[in-house]
Amino acid sequence: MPKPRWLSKDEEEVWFAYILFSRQLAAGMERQLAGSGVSGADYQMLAPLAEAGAAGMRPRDLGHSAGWDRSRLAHQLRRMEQRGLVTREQAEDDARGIVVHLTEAGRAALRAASPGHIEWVRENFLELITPAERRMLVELSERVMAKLEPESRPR
Amino acid sequence: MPKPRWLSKDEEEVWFAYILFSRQLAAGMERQLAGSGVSGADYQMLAPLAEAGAAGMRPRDLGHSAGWDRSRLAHQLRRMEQRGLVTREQAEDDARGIVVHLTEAGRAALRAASPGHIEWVRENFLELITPAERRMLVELSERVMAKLEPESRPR
DNA sequence: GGGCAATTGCTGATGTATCAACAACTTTGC
DNA sequence: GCAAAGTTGTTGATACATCAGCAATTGCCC
Repeated sequence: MPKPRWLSKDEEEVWFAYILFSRQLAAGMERQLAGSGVSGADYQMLAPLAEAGAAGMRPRDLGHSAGWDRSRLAHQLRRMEQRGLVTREQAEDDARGIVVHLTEAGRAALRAASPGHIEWVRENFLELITPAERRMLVELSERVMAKLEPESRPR
Repeated sequence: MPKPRWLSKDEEEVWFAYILFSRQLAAGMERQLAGSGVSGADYQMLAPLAEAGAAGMRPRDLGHSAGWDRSRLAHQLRRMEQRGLVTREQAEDDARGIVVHLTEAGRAALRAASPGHIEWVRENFLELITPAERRMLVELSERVMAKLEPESRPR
């Protein structure tokens, strides 16, 4: 740890614990999903698309729901289209836009991945934290994000 | 969200709140560091190397301190060597191994990035959580990681 | 001391994430 | 109507992360 006014022992403990925790939890989730043939990124596309049903979704709205910017979305959707999970069609009412639909394979991929994913979330997160901790986490998230928010919204 | 026994409202709230929170905090940290010309990955290499001083470090030990596998390390160190932040030399006592040293530019990069990074961590994390929350976070991290650990250690 | 397993580090392929720049279209304001 | 400004989506470059596989060396064990 470098020189200029580094963190105290206590501060360091919390920060390092949190960093390690958040990375390992994310990695664990990614690994579990990968076992079902989808990535976390895939899942974030598949889930809202399945809810949207036959109407499909505009990338813009997918972007809002996932908190992604347009570029990330375009790359992700291109890869998913190549794998046959989604289709992209010209939007009727806006010549700039497209509409994304799930294919049957996309729906199948989500059906295959969901139960295991949900089970994993319960087992490795929800069931390990007390109601008091749940409340704390929600409040904490709001507090921290309120401070971050200004610069952290996708453009 | 999909059909098979999805999460309850309460569960969903905690999980989504946590996911959003952890991603935005990580993104915010990354953005702050990027403003100083280093990435989070760079920082994780630079900080322990600075502590090691003239002795340098073996990639194996860097890997342990960062929790990375050998491959990720090799790629990262290659990029950092190309940018002139570190050097790689043959280890004296082990013909398989190498020793990584900070260059003067590497030390300068860390000096330039540290104060802002530490300040950011205080401002956007440490100062926003109460002592009780700190304790909870540390305990919660241990509990969750104890369950994850088996499969989540680098090979 | 000879063979075999483990350690150490690298590479190439693929997927993921961000940035800057662009093209096409729509909206707004006059 | 029309020019300026904003929206929507794409691309290419670069960095980051993971996986599988390789090569060299070391250490172990008989």
